[in-house]
Amino acid sequence: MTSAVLYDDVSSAMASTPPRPPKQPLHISISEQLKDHIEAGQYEPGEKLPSEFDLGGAFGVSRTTIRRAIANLMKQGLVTTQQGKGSFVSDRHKISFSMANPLMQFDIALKHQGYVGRIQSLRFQHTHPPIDVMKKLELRDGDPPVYLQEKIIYADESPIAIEVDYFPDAIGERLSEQLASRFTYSTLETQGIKLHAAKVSLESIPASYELSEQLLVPLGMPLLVFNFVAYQEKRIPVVCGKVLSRSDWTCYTSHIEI
Amino acid sequence: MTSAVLYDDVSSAMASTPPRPPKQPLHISISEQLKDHIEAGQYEPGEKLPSEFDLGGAFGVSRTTIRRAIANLMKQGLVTTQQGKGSFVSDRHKISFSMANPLMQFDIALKHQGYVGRIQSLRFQHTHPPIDVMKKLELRDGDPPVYLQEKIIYADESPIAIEVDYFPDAIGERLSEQLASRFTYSTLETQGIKLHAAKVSLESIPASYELSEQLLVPLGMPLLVFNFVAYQEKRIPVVCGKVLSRSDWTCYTSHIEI
DNA sequence: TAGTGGTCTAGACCACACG
DNA sequence: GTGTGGTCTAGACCACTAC
Repeated sequence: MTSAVLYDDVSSAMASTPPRPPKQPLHISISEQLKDHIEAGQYEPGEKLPSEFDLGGAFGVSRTTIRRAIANLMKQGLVTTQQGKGSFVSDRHKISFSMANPLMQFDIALKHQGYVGRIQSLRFQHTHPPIDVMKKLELRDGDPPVYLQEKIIYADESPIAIEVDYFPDAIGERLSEQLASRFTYSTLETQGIKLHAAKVSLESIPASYELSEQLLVPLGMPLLVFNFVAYQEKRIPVVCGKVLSRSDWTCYTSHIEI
Repeated sequence: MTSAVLYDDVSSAMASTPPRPPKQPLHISISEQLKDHIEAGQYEPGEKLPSEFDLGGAFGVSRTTIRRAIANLMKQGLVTTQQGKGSFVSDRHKISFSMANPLMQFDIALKHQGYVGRIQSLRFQHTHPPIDVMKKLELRDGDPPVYLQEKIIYADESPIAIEVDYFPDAIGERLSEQLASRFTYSTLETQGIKLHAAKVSLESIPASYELSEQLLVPLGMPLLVFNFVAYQEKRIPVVCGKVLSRSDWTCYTSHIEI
């Protein structure tokens, strides 16, 4: 009884939204109301929401249900939470990368858009690649192993992407020193390796637990996956790999002539 | 005590994975163990997991914690749940679309990959567009309103994408009949409108509540967003809009010559 | 009818941030 | 220490599926 009255009071006090169909679960109804408030600008980007305890009181529901509503908003990228501090409305504008320059002058694009780009090498190994990489680099069973490099790309101290590259033996050998600290494209450039063509694809996946820890995002947050194989002249593969980037920070653009 | 013993017993019985660092929350530890089992093929795609009750017993935790672990797997797109039936390991391979044909012969790509493509019109309106659309179509304040069309794209009865298109007044008028039932590209083609260039961008967003209901995905599931402006000769904008597609069904590919 | 997942409650304890 | 979010429990009731 009391809670029903409270709920009605609050819902009219908090929002002038029309009542939603009652078939919706409570946590959805609440997260949608909060979403409306956020999008109406009643909470500014960066602003703190009321505490879970207070929201529970305001909506007349248990803290568990409020937590679920806030989890809904997190899944949609609308809020973030910080233990001991509170829940905050998300902000942020996207950095765009051109698909036309594959292997991509990430560093240049970052600088142009006002960020300091930096990479941190996670692994650099001489190993036997999985079959799909063998195929992309056009290698045969007897060929020597490839160089694998894995690194994190930072924009202003925020990790925004993980890049995994595979280089054929001959090329990786020449680059091993530079690859550890420089962006892939600029490394190739200083070695006089010019790219002539590329096959690329873009998809999106939810962050696994491991990726969510490396990129500091919630489990399941969308990541953009940029897959590429780059060729030098005569269609010789130079490098293949993928860039997994935070979708809240990045997008890819292209101009097409038909 | 008891639960700790049970947990150890089960974890050695269920998995031979090395013990994970104890700082991890229980629900993460459990979902990661289940993930390992799934990826090791101990549960086939489509196979049913044990019930939440049984898993709770097996791991020695409450049903709530098991539900949270399963929610983690859902966020990662690894399992789906069906009320009254159970939890099932996900399957599925992706349909790829070429970025080179913007506005894109979705229907042709679908047919080539063995699916029956179909669209369902949600809206067709003559309205005043938001400013970003005005800009993309190069319209001025005094210009007549545009045609807005919104539709769902199906592959074999599964909704895989939502397309939102804006057409300039002159063009929308000619197309209104066909647009309701046909794919955009094929409609333009039959009207003799040839596309000469396009600006496109790709990003990814988590599904909002509304989108999650339209595309039958869980809240927050990654969606690919393909934004486009297409031009006919003389750089005249013909249409702009976006395609929001299920990332578990779709990816975009392109060949690039540098 | 029995089994399953979906929602919600009430309450406990922990870990972190801030004054 | 107080307040905040993070984790976990035990148990209730509902809605859907299958037999």
